Amino acid sequence: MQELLEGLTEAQREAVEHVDGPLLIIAGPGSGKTRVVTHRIAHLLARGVHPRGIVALTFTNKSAEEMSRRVRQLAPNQAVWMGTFHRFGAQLLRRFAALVGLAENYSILDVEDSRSVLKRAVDESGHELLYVTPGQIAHAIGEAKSRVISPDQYQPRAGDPHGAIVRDVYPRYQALLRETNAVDFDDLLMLPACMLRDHPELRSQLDRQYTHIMVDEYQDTNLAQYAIVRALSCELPNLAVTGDPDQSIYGWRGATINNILQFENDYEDVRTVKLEQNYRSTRSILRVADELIAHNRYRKPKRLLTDNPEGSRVRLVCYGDQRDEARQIAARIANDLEDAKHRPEEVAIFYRVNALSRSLEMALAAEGVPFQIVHGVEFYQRKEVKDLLAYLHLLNNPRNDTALLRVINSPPRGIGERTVQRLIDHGRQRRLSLLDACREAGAIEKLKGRAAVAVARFVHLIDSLSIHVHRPVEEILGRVVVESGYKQHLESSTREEDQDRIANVDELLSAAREFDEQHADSQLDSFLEQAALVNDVDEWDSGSGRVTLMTLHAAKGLEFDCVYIVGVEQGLLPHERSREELEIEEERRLLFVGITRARHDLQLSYVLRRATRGSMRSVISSPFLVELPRDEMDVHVPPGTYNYADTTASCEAPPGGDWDEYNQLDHQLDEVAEFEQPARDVNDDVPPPDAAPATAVQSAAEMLGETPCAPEPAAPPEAFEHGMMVRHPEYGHGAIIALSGSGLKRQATVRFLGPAGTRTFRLAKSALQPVKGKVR
DNA sequence: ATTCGCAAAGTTTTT
DNA sequence: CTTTGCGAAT
Repeated sequence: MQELLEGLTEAQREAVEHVDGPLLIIAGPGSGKTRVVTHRIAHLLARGVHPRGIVALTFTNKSAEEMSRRVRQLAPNQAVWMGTFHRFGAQLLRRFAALVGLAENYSILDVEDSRSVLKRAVDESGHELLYVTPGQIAHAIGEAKSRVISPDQYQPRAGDPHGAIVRDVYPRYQALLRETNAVDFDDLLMLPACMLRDHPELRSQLDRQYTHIMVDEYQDTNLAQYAIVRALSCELPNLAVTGDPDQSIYGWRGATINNILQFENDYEDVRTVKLEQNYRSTRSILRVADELIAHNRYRKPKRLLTDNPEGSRVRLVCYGDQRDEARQIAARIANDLEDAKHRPEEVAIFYRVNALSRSLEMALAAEGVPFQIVHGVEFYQRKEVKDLLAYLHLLNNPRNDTALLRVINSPPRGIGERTVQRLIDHGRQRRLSLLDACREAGAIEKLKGRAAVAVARFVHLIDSLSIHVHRPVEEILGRVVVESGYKQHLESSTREEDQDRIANVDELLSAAREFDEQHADSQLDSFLEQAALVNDVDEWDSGSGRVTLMTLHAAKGLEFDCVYIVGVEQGLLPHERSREELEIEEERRLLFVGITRARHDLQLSYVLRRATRGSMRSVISSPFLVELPRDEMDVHVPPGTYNYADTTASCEAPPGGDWDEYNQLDHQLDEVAEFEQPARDVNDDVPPPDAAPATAVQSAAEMLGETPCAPEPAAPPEAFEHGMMVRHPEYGHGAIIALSGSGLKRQATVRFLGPAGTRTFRLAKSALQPVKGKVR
């Protein structure tokens, strides 16, 4: 037990040794929080606490995995439950589904499917959505759920223009979910919270079962999460929460910073431990972070302390436009990698919105810098993957109408819109699930001949697949792929994108195989649960030898030697949709989170003009930049624009006012942009950016000053990696933006620098060549 | 029933 | 500039 305490500071040790009673750990960035939490779990185990009594709730699967890995090192063979709140909720729900009107094989709908259920609910309600989008309704319902307000309790707020509609739609939506034995993401928190509230004996039983509960990132929990934790720590309030109010960045999702601010009032005899010492970042980085966050008014003052060295100055750089920004950052990174100043996996670029990644991708590819993007159109969102998962959902939960609607005619089997509508009508009349309605297709008045036969065959397909639902997931999925005709449909297609899809199907199959291997008692429902709850950051690979691109939100909890934060501009950071003071403060925290991810090197940048929606617009730098200690920083800003944020922050968009002054400012910017190529100061050995406009570029090879060369012998498919720079004899240079499949079927999607755009190749057959090192 | 083409619209962050 | 949605043609 002693070795668990070795090398810990007094504060850390106090937290680790705490066993019973409520514990609040205020952990600033880089304060060794994960270490404290994992050591505390090991300590609890060493003190004889039963592993099954311990639950550690985290924000992402990734951090749960990391925590789990580290606990295993300290205390091997002790199975402590660690996972996200949503997963915890999902499993509680599975155990006690009947209490909230569900069956244990319920389905978890993703955002897209939830939306389609919502649309049906809106249709049924008879409301015409004139002044409100489905998205706004969805948001209102989500907000209610995050506050544990069930449909019958819902009361619109005074003056809420959409309140009346939401009041009608929400119950219908929830009823549809229940009828189809399905839940949305928010239900994974709300329903367990309701369950615990409405069933005291169950609450008490679980309260005793989970003797020691730990919650990470407590500043980002919402009311539903609060209710769950609260319910499980009444009789045994052995609850330890960790968090940092300054890193609360999910207010928009219903998280309430009050949970952590009020913790000491919520529980009796709270022990509070503050971890303020920072072991991560240099002094110069921490001073920047410190000064920034000090501008938040709704905050308890807190300093960042460190014994770390001063380090190099934080850079603040202004570029002409986002292309300059991307190219020069990429060039700088390429140089640093070449000089072995950093390893690629220790470099990250953060941005406020995903849309900003594109120019960076291109520039990094052009420099031959390997990278990975933690981003959007993920695997599980693709049509073919969703289709196949929908088959599995339907097999697992035959009442899942949403899944049925997805697959009933994909691949096409002659069941059209009208037929589907008749099935829906029939099902509604007889209060049947759609699958059961399909079973009666022959008896439906208007369904005769072809359509009825097609429906009957579909029912037969599902029934024959159903026989195998208890087999390993890979086998079930394999049958689906073949017997549904999905595979054949793709293979007979001549379209290029369908070739990609085949590769994705293969990848899903291997994911299923992997799941089977990891889970001895492999269950279809837990596979589907996992598929529903994985996210972008989970896919992120920290040891990949690649530079990381991600949003500031995704960066929470991570750290890198070298960090670039781009687009630090008015309207982007703070985002234009954040207008109220509290929202602005959240944006400031977001930048704070980004800054404190960096260990040694940090650069913030903005541009003078940015192309948004096709056209160039002048940009105002972020007002946050004014709050930084710029005299301690390495500032590379063209003369005249230095104080731009100071002078114009108050006069954005003159409302019917002084256009002359406004245009003048704009003009000033033009001059400055031409006058200076600011990054030359930053990076003397980088040549000035290519003066030729992009439209003049004939081919990637030409742009890179090379003549296209003859095909070389093919490289083995395994030699290719995501983010890798490649060359094609016909299309020139490009970056691999997606990989799928394996062996002879391994495919790469390449985004070319020239006019060739994005193309996909079968690696075994293509003439693609990896490009080593930097492209000159 | 499917496919193709054009037009319009839209851009925060995510479990 | 990109993606989504709808409408017309086959």
